[in-house]
Amino acid sequence: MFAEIESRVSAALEELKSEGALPPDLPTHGLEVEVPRDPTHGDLSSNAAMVLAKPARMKPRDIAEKLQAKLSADANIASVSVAGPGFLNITLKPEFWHGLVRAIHSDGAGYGRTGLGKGQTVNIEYVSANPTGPMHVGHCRGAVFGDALGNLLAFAGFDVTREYYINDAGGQVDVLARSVFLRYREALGEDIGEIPAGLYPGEYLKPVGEALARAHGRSLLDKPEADWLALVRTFAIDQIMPMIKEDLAALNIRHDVFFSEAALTKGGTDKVKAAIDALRAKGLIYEGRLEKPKGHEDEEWEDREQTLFKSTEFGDEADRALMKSDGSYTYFAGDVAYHYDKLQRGYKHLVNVFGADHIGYIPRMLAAVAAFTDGTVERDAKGKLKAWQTTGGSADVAIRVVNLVKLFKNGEPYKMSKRAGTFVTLRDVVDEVGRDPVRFMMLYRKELEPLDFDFAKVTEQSKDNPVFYVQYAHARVASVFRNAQEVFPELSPGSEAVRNADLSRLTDAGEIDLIRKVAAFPRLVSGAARAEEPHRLAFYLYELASALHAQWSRGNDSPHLRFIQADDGVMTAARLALIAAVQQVISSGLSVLGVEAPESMR
RNA sequence: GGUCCCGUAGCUCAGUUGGAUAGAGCAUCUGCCUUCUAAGCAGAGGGUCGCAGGUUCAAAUCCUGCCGGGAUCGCCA
Repeated sequence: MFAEIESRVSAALEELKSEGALPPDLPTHGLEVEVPRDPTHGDLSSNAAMVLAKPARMKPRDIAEKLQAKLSADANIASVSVAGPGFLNITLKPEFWHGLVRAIHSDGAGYGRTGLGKGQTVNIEYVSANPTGPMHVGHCRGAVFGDALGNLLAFAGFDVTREYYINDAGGQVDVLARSVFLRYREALGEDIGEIPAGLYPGEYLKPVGEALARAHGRSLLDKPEADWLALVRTFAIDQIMPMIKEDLAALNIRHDVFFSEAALTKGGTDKVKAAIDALRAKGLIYEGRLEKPKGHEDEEWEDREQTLFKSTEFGDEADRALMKSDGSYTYFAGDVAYHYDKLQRGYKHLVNVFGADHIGYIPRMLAAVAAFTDGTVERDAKGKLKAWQTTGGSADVAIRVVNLVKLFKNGEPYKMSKRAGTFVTLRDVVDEVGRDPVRFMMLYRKELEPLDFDFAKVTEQSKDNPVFYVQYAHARVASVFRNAQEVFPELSPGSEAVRNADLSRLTDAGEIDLIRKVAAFPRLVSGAARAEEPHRLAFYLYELASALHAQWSRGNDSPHLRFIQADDGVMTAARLALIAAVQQVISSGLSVLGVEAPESMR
């Protein structure tokens, strides 16, 4: 729709140039055709005249008037006016809008799929929680965000792979193994007393210990830790990952690939070493010392020479360690190798979803990817990071940060503690509140904004969640169809009678407004996908639902505006075609957000 | 102290990447259910867009400097 009118505007400019009304070499970039905020400014408006005024050395209004004359002749344009400092306000003919409804019907679920991504491969990594226990509320946001972003990019035409990086190699999984071993002894009848500090006390490890007992009997009991640690570690992770996957499934979240950190150095291969060697070949690895960090005391600081990655080459504030003092790899080293692997798998674009507590980790991650891809990390003159992404390389990475979820209970800040048993699991929340409300709530906010999550409030007042408002709009359309068919049996959803309705009957301002809103959908999808901001879609759906509810309600005061006109099948068909288009957009939008679009709210 | 985020209505937040008179929900107030689902609709009040400069036809949006809140700061993950 926009493309059509935009090209008409630039065609008009070219005509003016060739007629000598404008300088022939006038640059025409920076022109925009957009939907004005205020509907009294027409359906579309353009800033063309104001942008061109200076280079053309003409008054904006003079240019605007010339354009106005050209555009008024267009078949789709009803009128053009010049307003304010030189805005060109375009009002389209009703026929244009009617054609758009028909286009939505013929595109069906494909309406809004913009093809922006052109099939380009994207790898999006999200959740990546430690496999040491069930997911808690804090994990929800990144999980839902990543999942919805994946859907959005796929809808916009990218070839998306969703990935979970299992942190199964660090010290925390040893702690897990020891905790499970304790539960194993318990399962075999031993009184283990209180769980010692430093181990995971959660009840969820009991069945894991019991399973271990079933699998190995008493055979591990008397062995030293060195003999059972690796075995129990693997066993525990194999037990816990299904728990995590189940938690994710409860939120309708899935991944295509689960990538194990431990597997990087398993079975004779050492992908971490390979990645480090690749960096070494670029001269970015050296043995050296780091300065003690300022600002806070660290008793355990020990000055030593170590293997370092020159992330300062890419503007990071310090070089980063790759080996721990015990000779094992740091978490960062593993992550570098993991990203090297993703790049080798051929992805052109990587997306990482981080929590705000990992913000300090961003510069080194960007540095690593920029190093591998010969890309750059753009910074301004003062060395300030311009964006959380690399540019210009053979591939790039963008890091999306979701802010923390602050927990409250009845308005009071709520501290989660595994030990005190005040641990709120993801499953608790989903069971209490429901999958759709949780998802929508997490997405109905810009991801970088902190999110207050009052557990009690959300449970009690889940009906206030905007998700129901949007779903209700979808259900309402279904309901209108059910009622309409009692009078006009042929007007079923998707029927020929609806698809071929005489849309010229749609003349009410509210009806045209609804079409305007659904017309904005493809552009909104592109914008949200480009910015990687799924929340825009959530807000858009809310507005669209609002417009539908408003139109429905006008029928209360003005019966002739009701969708169903029992004595006028032609009008009813036209209006059903309209609201079916609205329903289609809501359905597509909700499916991108991973929220169900119900046929009924009862 | 360094780095990074955030300051928009009483509260929680949008603001189409620089557009016209800054929007929505909640809360407060006023109306609307014998009428296609009231999980809804219509309306009212409520603003120095943290402050001060700058850039230009145009700034909540970009730049600079302050002020306030938060996150984070060698080998944890």
